[in-house]
Amino acid sequence: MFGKGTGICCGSCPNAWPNFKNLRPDEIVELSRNRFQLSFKAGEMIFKAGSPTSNAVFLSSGIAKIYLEGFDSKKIILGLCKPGRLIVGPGAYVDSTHHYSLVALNDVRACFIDMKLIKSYVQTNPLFREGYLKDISEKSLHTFYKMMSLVQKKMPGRMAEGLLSLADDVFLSDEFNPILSRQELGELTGMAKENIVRILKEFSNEGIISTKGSTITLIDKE
Amino acid sequence: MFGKGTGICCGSCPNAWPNFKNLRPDEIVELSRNRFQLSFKAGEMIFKAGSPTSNAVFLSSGIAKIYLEGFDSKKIILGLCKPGRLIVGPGAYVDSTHHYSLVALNDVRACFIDMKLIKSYVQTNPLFREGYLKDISEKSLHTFYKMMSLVQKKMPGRMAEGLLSLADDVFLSDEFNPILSRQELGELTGMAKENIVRILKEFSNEGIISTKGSTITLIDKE
DNA sequence: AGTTTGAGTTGATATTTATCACTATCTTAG
DNA sequence: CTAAGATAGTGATAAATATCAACTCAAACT
Repeated sequence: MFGKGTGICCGSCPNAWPNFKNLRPDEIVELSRNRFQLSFKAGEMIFKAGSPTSNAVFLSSGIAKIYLEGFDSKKIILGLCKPGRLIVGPGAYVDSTHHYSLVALNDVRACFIDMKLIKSYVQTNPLFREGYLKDISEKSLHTFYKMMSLVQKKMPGRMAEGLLSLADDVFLSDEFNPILSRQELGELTGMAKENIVRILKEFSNEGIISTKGSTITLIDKE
Repeated sequence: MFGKGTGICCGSCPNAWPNFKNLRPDEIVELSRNRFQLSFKAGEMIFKAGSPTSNAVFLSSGIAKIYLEGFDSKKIILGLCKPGRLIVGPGAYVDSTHHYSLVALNDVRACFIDMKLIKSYVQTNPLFREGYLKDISEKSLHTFYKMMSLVQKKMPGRMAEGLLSLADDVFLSDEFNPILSRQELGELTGMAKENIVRILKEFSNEGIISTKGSTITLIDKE
């Protein structure tokens, strides 16, 4: 399923990027007309590191993971994306190339928006520009924090942080099914999958969490 | 030594940020008039994480280190700053607060430029805006790369990378005195100072580097 | 139904890295 | 010039973490 944006207008999309509110009505219409909508199945790549940033991506439904391709094909998951966030990497203003990859975790519907359009609004619309600058700055700060966590905390601390961010930032519930495999949880928290298993069991024994099938419930959020 | 910028105009400063070339003559004059110049001795803090980003900082001479204040007062040195680069953190567009600290490594002369001025040029001058966006985007990419290195490489790899970046990006010579102490080299490469000593000795035994006093010479850059 | 595949799990082991305790060397203020 | 405090260096040890080799189980496939 794909096609030019004929259905809902970006202005009335319930999951639109908040910063789109700063666009003028005519800009919203232009945006809606010049977008492509695509569907992805779980596991499909939405874009790959190294590919050109001709489009900004915007999820209208589903969840995807953003990850860096590391050295010997090891990955670092920077975070999960939900609808409501515009996905443009810093490469857009450097070498017009993506520096991370985006992969659907479940079934995803995504809008592709011509990057030229976004850049032109950054140029011409002061409020949109402020919102854009704030957005990329927040992502930078998030990267700083992530780096500190990965470098300075030990495995239990990183695991706890990962679980808390899944609960508080992604699933908005203390009981959730982390669509991520153990392998992927490892890529998120910087450790081997075997250690994920061990620490999860330890947390469970200590009564910090409980696991039922694949769902995890946070009991004591320290 | 300090005072309003009466001497050299930013437009003729040999170490000016390249993006200042995109300012109009009247903007350059305004910039030059509204800056403060300060001197710092080696070891002095130029600004501290948590302090307000009321000013952008610009080094006119000397070298400084930028570092994140980590969890139990451990630090991560993001990089060294030479003249020619504008120092503004991502906090400027989020919470108007610095998220890293800047400390002089040797004697430093720094210009403080009112952040309101920079932001107004970002608003009104398209070329300057492009340059600014490109600059912060490059810094983001650098952080990505740094994170991958710190998380995925082992100590010898991180050490080698640290030495190469000092040679190629900072001192522009394969023979240099890294103003950094062993402790600081550890903060740069994410390891304990004792391991810096050991790995440096190992590299030296293997003929990869040679050390004479405090200067390091890279022999085999792999 | 039988087979393959891959994720989840477990224990044993090897590697990497931090920490500690100590000595040596250098720097600097008095 | 010298004592005091920092920085550099060394070896031993402990802690953290990765790797390896099984094994289980359920889903997917033929």
